[in-house]
Amino acid sequence: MRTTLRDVAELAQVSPKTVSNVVNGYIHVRKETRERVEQAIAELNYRPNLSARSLRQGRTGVIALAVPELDQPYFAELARHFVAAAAGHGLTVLVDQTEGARDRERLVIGGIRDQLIDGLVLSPLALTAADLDERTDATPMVLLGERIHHGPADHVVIDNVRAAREATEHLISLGRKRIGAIGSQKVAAGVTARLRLRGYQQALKSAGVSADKNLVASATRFHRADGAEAMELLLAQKPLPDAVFCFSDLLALGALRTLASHGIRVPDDIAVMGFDDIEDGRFSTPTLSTISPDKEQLAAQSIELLNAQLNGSAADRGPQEVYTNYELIARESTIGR
Amino acid sequence: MRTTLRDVAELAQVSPKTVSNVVNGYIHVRKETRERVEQAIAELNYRPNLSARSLRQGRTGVIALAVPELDQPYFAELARHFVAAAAGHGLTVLVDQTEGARDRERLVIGGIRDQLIDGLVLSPLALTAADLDERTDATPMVLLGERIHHGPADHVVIDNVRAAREATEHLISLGRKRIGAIGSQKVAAGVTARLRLRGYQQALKSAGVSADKNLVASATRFHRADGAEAMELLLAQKPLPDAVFCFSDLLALGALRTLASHGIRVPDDIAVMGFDDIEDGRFSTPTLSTISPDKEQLAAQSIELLNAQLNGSAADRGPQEVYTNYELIARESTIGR
DNA sequence: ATGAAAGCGCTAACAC
DNA sequence: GTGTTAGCGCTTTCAT
Repeated sequence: MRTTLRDVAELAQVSPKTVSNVVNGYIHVRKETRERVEQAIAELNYRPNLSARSLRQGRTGVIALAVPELDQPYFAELARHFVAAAAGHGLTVLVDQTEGARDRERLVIGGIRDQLIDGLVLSPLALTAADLDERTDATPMVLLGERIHHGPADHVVIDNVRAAREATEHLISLGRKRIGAIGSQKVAAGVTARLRLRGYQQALKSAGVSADKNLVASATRFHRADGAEAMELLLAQKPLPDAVFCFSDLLALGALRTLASHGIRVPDDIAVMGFDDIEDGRFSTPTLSTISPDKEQLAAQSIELLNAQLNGSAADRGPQEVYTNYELIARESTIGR
Repeated sequence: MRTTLRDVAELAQVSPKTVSNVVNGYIHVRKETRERVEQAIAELNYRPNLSARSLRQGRTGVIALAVPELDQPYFAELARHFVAAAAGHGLTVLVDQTEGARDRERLVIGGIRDQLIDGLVLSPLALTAADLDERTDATPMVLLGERIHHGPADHVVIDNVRAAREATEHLISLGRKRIGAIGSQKVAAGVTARLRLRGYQQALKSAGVSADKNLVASATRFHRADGAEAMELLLAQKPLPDAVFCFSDLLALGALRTLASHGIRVPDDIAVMGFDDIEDGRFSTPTLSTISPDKEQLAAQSIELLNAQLNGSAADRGPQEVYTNYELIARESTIGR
């Protein structure tokens, strides 16, 4: 048998309530009593039963972070900041992987872990507005990335259109004239891709740079392999592009790989721009220019929003939309060295 | 108020027990009754309270995975396999980050999350044998990586000495004569580093290749930046090494970066070998030769061991030590293309 | 096949 | 400053 609060109380010759007070750091306990209780706790190696506490308090102190794939560096880095930020609020993070599959994302918002978690942060990939409207579960939730619909859900977003425009303008400012893009997605789920594409197109248009549809390559996912493939396609175009904006760093790293295989020099022949600022890009050859979202801020903002909902201070506040900062970081893949 | 099992029972005109039976898939429920209950559940949007269930059953269905840093690709990839493997056993994974700090690792094995988790898988970096001996917490635990001591803890390991020897032999087989190493660690915690160093030394010795102590560079951590720095040091040696075995892929990727900065060709001038087979290495320029542990198997084995402990089938079995498979993968950084 | 009663370990509310 | 009582929502045991 595990030792319970009752056992401690008996050994310390006090009531269970007093033990509870000590465990929870309640102020008004006589020093003498406290010490006696603490000694009993140590002696019995007592640990509070968190299930019982949760049952009583109605909160578990656990929040879920649901991402498509934990081993995509962007999400791994995000998860790292989340776990740290949550710890700062006395919360523990439980991780779900959705694989970017709509049914798994629906399960997550539907409350599959309900009653185990106090709140949920989800980075959706395939979820639709209808899925959100159908949601009946009342667990506090914060969505990462693009606002999918205008229902009552808090969002933490980055201004993808503007960031993509700036990325493209950076390439234009280097004198590039045939600028390709990698990462467009036709599927309904590709909200982020569409916004980044829009930013890219806006930049070309306002700079008067011609937009060649053949220079826009799609990518099923945002992985290295997709970037490598897409780059192969762009290399089949004549004349060749002299710059490429990739909608994620992984895509860009894949593209760099293809360029290296073909002996094409970066940035001399083709400049490459990424998005996400994952650590890989800081050590690739060449190092990767990118848009760097403030991931720490993103995690902190999400936890803040969640906490507001948990504390009820979100009551008549309406759904929030919070923007995360980002900056453009120019490295070798665009400006050389 | 959240709807409870009792509410469902009332609506369906049955006892709480019957609802519980339905929820838990108990066989002997009349079809008619079951349907009535299921309808009530749907109508009230009922979700069982997992805290209450856990309290009653004494199990939570949650296991913790504690790794140094979630954003190190090796651990991220591991975490991915863990979450997937655990889901296959109906378990949810909660992630802790230790930062490789001894006090945090001690907290983890000391039961900081005790009573919230049924079991724990820890990848220790700084933990000592004494820390393990002092452990009083009885939560089932599996340790990843080197066996730290001979106390009663299950381990899942890979044969680091042998793997490192094979890695070095691979370089020797390519005719390399001045073979360096990056990643040695003097600190007590560097068990893994010491074993890989031993394998490296064994290989040199049995092949009759001279071992130059100046060609062994240490690394505080196993990150890209450490690898980049260490490579700088090796490049100060005369004559230059013609191959380097890095104790992790991240170290190797950092080393590649330094070599690229110096215009040194890989593998022509210097061949580079890594360890871990993280995805980055499959897309770096050049692609990275490495030792590839079977991470999926590793995750599966860990969950197996944990499950055995959870089910008590581990009772009089003694501490287990399970070896995970690995293979050597030769890519461009050693054999060119 | 279903129900009644008890209790898992804790803390909120209140009494003293 | 400390004790008493009650009950969170569920499952287990035993009865029918």
